[in-house]
Amino acid sequence: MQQVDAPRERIVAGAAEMISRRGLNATSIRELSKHAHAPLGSTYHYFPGGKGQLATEAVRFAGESVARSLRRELRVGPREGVAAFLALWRDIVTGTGFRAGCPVLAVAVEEPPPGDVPEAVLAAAEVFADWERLLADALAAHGADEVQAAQIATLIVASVEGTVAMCRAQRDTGPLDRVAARLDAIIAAVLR
Amino acid sequence: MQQVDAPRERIVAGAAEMISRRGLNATSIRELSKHAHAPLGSTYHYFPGGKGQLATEAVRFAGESVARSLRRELRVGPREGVAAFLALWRDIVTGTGFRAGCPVLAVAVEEPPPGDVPEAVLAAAEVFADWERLLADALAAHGADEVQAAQIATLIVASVEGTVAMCRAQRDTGPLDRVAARLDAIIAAVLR
DNA sequence: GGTAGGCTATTACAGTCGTCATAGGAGGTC
DNA sequence: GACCTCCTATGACGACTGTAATAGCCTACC
Repeated sequence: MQQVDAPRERIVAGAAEMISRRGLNATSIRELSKHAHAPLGSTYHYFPGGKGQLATEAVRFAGESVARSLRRELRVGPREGVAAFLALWRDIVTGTGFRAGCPVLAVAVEEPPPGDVPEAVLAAAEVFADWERLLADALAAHGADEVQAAQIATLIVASVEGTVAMCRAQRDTGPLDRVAARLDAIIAAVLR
Repeated sequence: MQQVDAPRERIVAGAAEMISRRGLNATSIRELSKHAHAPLGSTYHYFPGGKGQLATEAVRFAGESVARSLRRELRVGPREGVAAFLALWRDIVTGTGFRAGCPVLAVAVEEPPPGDVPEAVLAAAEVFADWERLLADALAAHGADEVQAAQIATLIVASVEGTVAMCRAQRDTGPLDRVAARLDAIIAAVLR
């Protein structure tokens, strides 16, 4: 068992990728099935919750995969961890010819239907909070005071998300480079 | 002439608003016409370029309206200008119950069809660059060195865009507050 | 061999989309 | 009054959407 390309995982990963490129609303289940080489029928079989469930799982999938890399790289130090965080996004943006961004941001940016908040948006909120916590803990563990650590962690996540979008629009990594330089200086100044 | 609610302007403003809520792809011309109290026929009359033209003009409209406020507030000083910039977005987010964000970001986050870059994305790039320039100039004029000014200007725009999306997902202004505090400290430290 | 159950293929549904064409009306100018 | 130009109304088109139901296959166990 546990074969690498279990269709279910392939579909979720494909959903994350497609959402990161075209946004949630432009990602249709039909095209997604084609892109993941899965039949439309089985997509609804694996995700009876429909598009909402698919979006939720895609957000969590992408969030956890970034968090894993963040946890690993933060162990060598906050500055190195943040540099790796930036590099990760830089690779995504350049590796796709400025076509892909962050799927978590993509679902965060669609209006909830009046009344309730869709599950996928809640998942996006959790992912952002998770990344912030990882960063804040690493900063605090290296001598930053708690309040500043939390502020800087939010600043890092927010500026990375924004920068990725700016790079896509401008088709240039200049924004990412400038933000990387400044964030590193900010972190260095606050560590003991 | 020059009546305030010229239908054309109403449509553009409505497009900016709808895009800032639901994203570009989920904004249909039919619903937009209804929302702007304009007939579908006249929407195509005023914007023969179709949805692309509408998106482009909406991005430029929103970009210029933010730039105007930024120019005004930056005249009293960089710290005050940035505080007003943050406050502006804060009002948008809270005033809409966390439903609206930035229309410029929203169009920047949709994959261009293979081959060419749609005009609206180019407009988004220009708007971002415009905001950056305004901020960088103000910082440099108050004693920041040129390179740092450019880096910080990008950091401000990027973190604001990201923070707005985070606030929407988390349905809380905490991220905006933390980023505002940290940005102010960063700017204060770099001014002469 | 037989049978049950998880997966796939196909088709249908009711909507909405962007876009266009065409016909109507309102207003001003000769 | 006639005319011409700008705006509006209506309806049609083909394509696409999310979702569901149905019928078939294929594999694993008894």
